[in-house]
Amino acid sequence: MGGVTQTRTTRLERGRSALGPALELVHTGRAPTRAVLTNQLGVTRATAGAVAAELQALGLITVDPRPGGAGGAQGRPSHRLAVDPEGPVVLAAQVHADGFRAALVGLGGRIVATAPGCQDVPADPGHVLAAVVEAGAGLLRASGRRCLGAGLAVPSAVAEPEGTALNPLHVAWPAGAPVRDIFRERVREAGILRHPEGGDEAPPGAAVLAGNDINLAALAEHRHGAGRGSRDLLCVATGHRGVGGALVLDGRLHTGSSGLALEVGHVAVNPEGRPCHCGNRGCLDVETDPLAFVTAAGREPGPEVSLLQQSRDLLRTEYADPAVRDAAHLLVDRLGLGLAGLVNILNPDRIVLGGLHQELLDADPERLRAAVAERSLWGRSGSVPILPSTLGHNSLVGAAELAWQPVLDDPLAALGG
Amino acid sequence: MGGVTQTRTTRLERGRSALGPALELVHTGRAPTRAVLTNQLGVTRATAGAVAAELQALGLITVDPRPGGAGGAQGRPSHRLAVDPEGPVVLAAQVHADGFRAALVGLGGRIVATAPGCQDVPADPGHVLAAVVEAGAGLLRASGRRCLGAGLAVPSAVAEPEGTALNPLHVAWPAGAPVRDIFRERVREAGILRHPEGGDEAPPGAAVLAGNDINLAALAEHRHGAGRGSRDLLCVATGHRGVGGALVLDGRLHTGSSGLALEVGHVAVNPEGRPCHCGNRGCLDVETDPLAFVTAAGREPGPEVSLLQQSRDLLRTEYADPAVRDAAHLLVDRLGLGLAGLVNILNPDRIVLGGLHQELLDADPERLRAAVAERSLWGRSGSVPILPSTLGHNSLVGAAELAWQPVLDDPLAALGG
DNA sequence: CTGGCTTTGTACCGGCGATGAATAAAACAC
DNA sequence: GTGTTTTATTCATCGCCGGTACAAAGCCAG
Repeated sequence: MGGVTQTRTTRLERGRSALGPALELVHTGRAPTRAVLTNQLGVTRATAGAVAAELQALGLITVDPRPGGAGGAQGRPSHRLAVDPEGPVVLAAQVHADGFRAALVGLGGRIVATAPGCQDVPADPGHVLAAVVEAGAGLLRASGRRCLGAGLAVPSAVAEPEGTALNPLHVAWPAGAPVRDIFRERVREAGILRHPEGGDEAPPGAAVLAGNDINLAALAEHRHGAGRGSRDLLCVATGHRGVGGALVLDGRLHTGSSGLALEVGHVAVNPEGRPCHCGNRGCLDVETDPLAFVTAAGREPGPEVSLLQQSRDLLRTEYADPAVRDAAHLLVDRLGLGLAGLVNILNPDRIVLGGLHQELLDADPERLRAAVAERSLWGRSGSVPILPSTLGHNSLVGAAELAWQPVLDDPLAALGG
Repeated sequence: MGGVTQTRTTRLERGRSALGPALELVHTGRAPTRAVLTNQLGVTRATAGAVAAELQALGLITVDPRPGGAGGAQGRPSHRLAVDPEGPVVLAAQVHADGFRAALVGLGGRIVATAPGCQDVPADPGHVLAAVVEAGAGLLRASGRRCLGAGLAVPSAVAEPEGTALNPLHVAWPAGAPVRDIFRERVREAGILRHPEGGDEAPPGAAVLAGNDINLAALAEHRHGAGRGSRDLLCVATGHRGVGGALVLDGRLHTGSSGLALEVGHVAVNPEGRPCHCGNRGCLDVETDPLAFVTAAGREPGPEVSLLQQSRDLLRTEYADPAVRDAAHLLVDRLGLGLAGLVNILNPDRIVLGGLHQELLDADPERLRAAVAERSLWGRSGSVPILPSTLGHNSLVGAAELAWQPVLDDPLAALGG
């Protein structure tokens, strides 16, 4: 009678102390020393030092007392903080039109090991994901690393919170396949997340998640690539067919209320354009993808899985051909119109382009920037930096980011068990 | 010698304890009792009780021991938590095509006093803002309340962080007028923020800010109106001319990297439409505003400042006229197309419409919902709730929210001085 | 080479807010 | 009335963080 302690509160589990933010700063390379960590966190040196010591004790970062490079500094040299290259990893997996890929990725976005596994993708997601996870398990056995989570990138919008692939592109999966749960089940079966020493089950905080490949590429570019430091990053990219987009706000992926945001393919850019399966005509999706480019250049389109490569080759080796150049100009203008519309709606502080769009930007940066500036309402928008993506395998690194997130949010909970 | 204390850290000033979140919960009506406050904050009852006591001591909320209404409850009845109706206020000001308005607004979005001040808006923003502030100062003298900040709503995009009005609509201001600084200067001159007892200067934390009227209306709808509880709220509304939009993410206004986001007026909805000043044709801006409606209904448009009222009258009293109904259908379909495009990009969990769009929704809710569902890619998006706004003077309330924000973030700092 | 100067890393204490348990209070059910 | 349930309040305690002092490690001037 009396003390019923407390009705269970819906605890927010806000990450204990500044451990998480500190790890994120080191993870993204924004805190090379304890001193800047102190400034970035807004805490005292004492606290920053304690936090760094704890992260080191957890085996996540290293502290190198060697004076760090920039010799011109006054005062006592800083010790170098870095991600521990021998630390734990996560499993990153990607399924795309050409096959699949698995990798182990450490903190800092460093790819530790990869297994290509290029094969045709069968119609049953269960088989592919089993194969991917098996490849990852092999990598893990070979490396002896501890694995803290797993992330999967798929060429489809992923509905949240269900984790289902709504419109798998060019992999013959059924729409609505529960890829997240299938992936999770395969990972559980493989026992990847089991703590190596203790024979325990998977740690409770470990994440096994799935996301759209372009969303994840954007996340990777934000953390480790051309989007570093952006607070409001828009990414637009093509695969072989279609156009995808992603938005990273304040360091977090903006997936909308149900994971379906940034379906940017259906912004209208050409009133007389080709009909699109969405019902309109002249959508970004059908006007600026590799098929549109190859066609506009008057070439015979090859097989679908090679359209991106064919477009690349055209741009890089036959740009002197007027037909190719005109086609590039046409696509650049239409892409510029689409991006301008997105700028008017989202007002990003940076735009990063991937796939064919990246190639088009490289081919004629000024034309694209001018097109965006001209069609976006504000003169200021003309100064939105438009950059090519800088990471290879960025979807893979992004899938790893997904799996790292719980660790970055609360390292103690994710490791301590 | 020796201890140099600490190099000045860029302190994050994260709000002391859970005081701010607690006040926000009471402010938005989501915490009617200490018990739900406990749950919402995820703290213990002890903490929630202490926090409530402190807010009461600060004169911001009241605690009413009277058992609160819902008689069916088990156990000891809760005390009612409410915003203190005698508490401090902020000055809210709005300038629009028809004139200006000033009001005192308390916590909870309650308008305490208003001064209409309907007159023509002179071309010099300094004069209007002086008049608005003078009206507000009169209200303050009459009420004897303490004023904690001031917010201004203007019919223009406001660039951040400059606080300049980039495209004032239908008030003859120069583009780029520094309205925020002018407003701030007038408020300072009027001595509104001076603490009544102490003859001190304005408290350092007090906010004097300006924002776009539709953005602020969206903020008000989110906190106190049809957008309550939404995590991803899209608002679209018309004035007399043109279309504006706003997005509220996780309770914060998303203004983009430089305050220019959600310029939704230039989404294309009619390839053969009227030319728009943006260079395209058939933009939402010129296809779904009151002028477009009056014209489509075959009526002679009246003076610009009465177009919205003229449209309202047509819809409400002459909807039986086939010309009016057809015009409404046409605009609904185009609005639906535009909203569908925004849904594909933003994936909101709710849409709130204002101005003429609200009237169009009221006139034929099912047609608009169907149009959005049909044109947005995902079946799920068809279930996006589309609601009319529920607040009168919502821009004014939103301007007040702007001024309340520092108090909600850290009540102690904002009041204690 | 020696003694300031500057910046970085560490030890210690104290404050403050939150937790957790126990107790009191106020209704409803029987 | 008595027991049950839910809510409010008091109190001891814990842990994170801030502030201070001090030690360490390189430049620079003489």
